[in-house]
Amino acid sequence: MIDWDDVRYFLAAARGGSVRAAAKRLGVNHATVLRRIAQLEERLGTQMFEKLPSGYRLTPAGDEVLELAIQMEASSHQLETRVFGRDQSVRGLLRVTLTPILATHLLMPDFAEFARLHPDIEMEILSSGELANLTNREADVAIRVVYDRKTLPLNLHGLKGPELFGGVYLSRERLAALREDVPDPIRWIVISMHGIPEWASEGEVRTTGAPFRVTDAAAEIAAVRQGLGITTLPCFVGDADPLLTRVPGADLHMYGTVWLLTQGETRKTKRVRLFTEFISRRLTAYTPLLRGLSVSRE
Amino acid sequence: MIDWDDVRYFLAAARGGSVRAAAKRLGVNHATVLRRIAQLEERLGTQMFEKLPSGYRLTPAGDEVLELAIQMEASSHQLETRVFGRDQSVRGLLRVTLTPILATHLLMPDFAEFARLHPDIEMEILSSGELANLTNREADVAIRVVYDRKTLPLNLHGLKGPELFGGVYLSRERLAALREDVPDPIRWIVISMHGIPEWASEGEVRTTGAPFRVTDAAAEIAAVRQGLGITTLPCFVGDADPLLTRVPGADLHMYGTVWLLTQGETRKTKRVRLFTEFISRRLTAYTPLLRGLSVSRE
DNA sequence: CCCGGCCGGATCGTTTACGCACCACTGATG
DNA sequence: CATCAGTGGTGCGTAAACGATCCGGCCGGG
Repeated sequence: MIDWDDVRYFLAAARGGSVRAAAKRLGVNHATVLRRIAQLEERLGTQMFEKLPSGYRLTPAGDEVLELAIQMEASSHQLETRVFGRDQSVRGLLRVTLTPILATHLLMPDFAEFARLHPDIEMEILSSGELANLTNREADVAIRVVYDRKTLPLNLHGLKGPELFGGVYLSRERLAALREDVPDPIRWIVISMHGIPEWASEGEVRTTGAPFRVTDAAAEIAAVRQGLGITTLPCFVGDADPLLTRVPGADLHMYGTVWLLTQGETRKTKRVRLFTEFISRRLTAYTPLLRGLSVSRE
Repeated sequence: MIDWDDVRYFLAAARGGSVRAAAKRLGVNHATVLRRIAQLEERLGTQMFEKLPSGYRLTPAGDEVLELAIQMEASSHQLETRVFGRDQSVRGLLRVTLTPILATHLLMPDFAEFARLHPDIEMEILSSGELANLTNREADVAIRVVYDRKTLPLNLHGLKGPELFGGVYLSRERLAALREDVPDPIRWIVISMHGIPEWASEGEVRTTGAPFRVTDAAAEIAAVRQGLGITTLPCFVGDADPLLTRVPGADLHMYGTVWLLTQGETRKTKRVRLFTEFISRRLTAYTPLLRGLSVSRE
C-alpha cells in the first residue's frame, strides 16, 4: 500500500518543478522530498519524473498521477473545510487575507477593535505578497478589490462592499511651493508593475523628468509624502493623509469594488460570520471615505 | 497541514470499528493507529470518534470526514490502477483471485504452465477465504462462478467462460457395497453455509441419518472420498476423481457460469492480457469437463 | 572568464515514530 | 465466580525517517 502522504510530496514537486522548490513550500528539508518521491516511485513501480539537472519534469505516467493527486488534494481540502465549518465555537483561529494597503491604511483599527471584542478568537492577517487561496484553506476570509466582477471565483461566496475611487495626489507642501513658482521637477511616481492608469490626468500640474518607479505601495506613499511628485492613490489613503492633497483639476475615477469573500463551508462558522458582519458594517460606514466624498472641494 | 496518510488510518478505524481491528487490517501495531488518529484529531481540532470501551464510534464530525476520506481512497486506488495500467512490461506482479476449489481441482496445472511460459511474471494466487476486491487493486484478475448475471459488478470487464454443471456423487467403493446390500448409513454431506441445493435428488440412493456438516469444500471432498455419504459437487471435481462416481439416477444441474473478470485500467496491462487469453483458452478446452460431458453414462 | 545561485544526490548525526509489552477495563461464557 | 477474548491506553527501547551539510554539475550574468 502506498503512503498517501507521499502523494502530497509528489504534488508539491510536480507544481514546484524541483525538489528544492517543493521542500520550500512544504517547509521541510529537500532530502525528505527526495526520499518520499523515490519511495512512491518504487511502490508504484513507475518513474513519475525525469530527473534533469535543471529540475524534475513529469513523465507521461507522472501526468496521470498528477491528475489523481489533485483529486486527492481536493478531497483533503474539503475535509478540512468541512470540519472547520462544524466548529461553532468562538475560540479558535481566523485567518484573513487582504491587500497590504487596505490593512495598513484602513482596516487595521477595525481589526484591533474586533480583536478586543472577541479576545478568544486568534487572528492572523495575511497581507503580505500574493493573495492566499481560500479553497486551499490558507485563509478563511478574503477582502479584495475587484476591478471586473467576472474575475470573481465562482466557488466563493461574495458580499459586495462599497465602491473604491482613486485620485491624483501630491504633498501639500509641494502644492504650496508650486503656487510660489519654485521650479523643482515634479515626477510621476508609479509602481513598476502597474504603471499609470489611463484615467490619470495631471490636472493643473505639469510633471517633469522621468517617471519615478517604486516596487510597492508603501514606497509609493513614502515618496509622494516627501514631495517627490504626484501619484495615483485610492481616496481613502490620500484624503486621510494630512500631508497629502488632491491635485487641483484632476478628477476622481473608480478603482474597483471592495468584496468580502468567504468559502462555502467555512462561512458557516460562528467566527467567520461574526467577522464578516462586523467588517461589512465598517465598510458601509467607510463608504464616503472610499468614494472620495469625505473632503470638501478645495 | 494534515498528514494525508493519517486519513488512511482513520478510514481503517472507521470501517473496523476499533483501533485494533484497523491495526490488523493495516498490518501495523494498534498503538500506531491510536497515535495517528489522535494526531489527526488534534490537527483538525475535532473529535472524530467516541472512544468507548467497546470500540470507536464515529461522531457526526467523523461521519463527514469519512465521506471525504472515501473520496481520497477512491482517488488513491485510481492512481494505483492507472499507473499499473501503463505498465506494459512482462516482468512484474500478477495477482489472481478465485475460489479455492477452482484453484486446487482445475486450474493449478494451468497456472503452473503459465508460470513456466512467463518466468518473469511474479504470480500470486489469492484463493483463501473471501473474494478479493478488484477495485481496491487487491487482485488484477478474478475468476468467479456467477450464479446470476445481475450480480456481476458493473465496473468490471467480464469475459464469459463455459457453464458449470454439478451432480451428486459418492465413492465408488460405497456404490459397490450398496449393490451388495451392506446396510451402512449413507449421509448427506453438506457445507454448513450452503446446505443442499433444491435440485439435488438422492437418485437411486437412500440417505439415512442426520446430515454431515463440514465447513469447507476441501473437507466435503475428503468426507465423500471416505465413503461417508453423498454430496453435490461440481462435475469437474467429481468426474475427475477416480475414487468418486455419480449417484445413478441423479441428474446434472447447472451451477453457474465461469467468468474472467478484470478491471478497466489494469486490463490494458500486457501481463493481464497474456493471462486472461491463456486461461480463457484453457477454460474453453475444459468446457466438456465443466459441463459434465467428459464421462460416458454408466 | 568566473562566480553565485540553483539543481539533484549522498552522507551522517539526531530526532521522531514505531513495535512491543503491559495495564485496566468490559462483557460474554462456561 | 473465574476465565477469556475483546477493547483503549501507556511507557520504553529501538529502528526508521528526518534535517543539516557537503558535493559535483549546470547555467546565466557580470
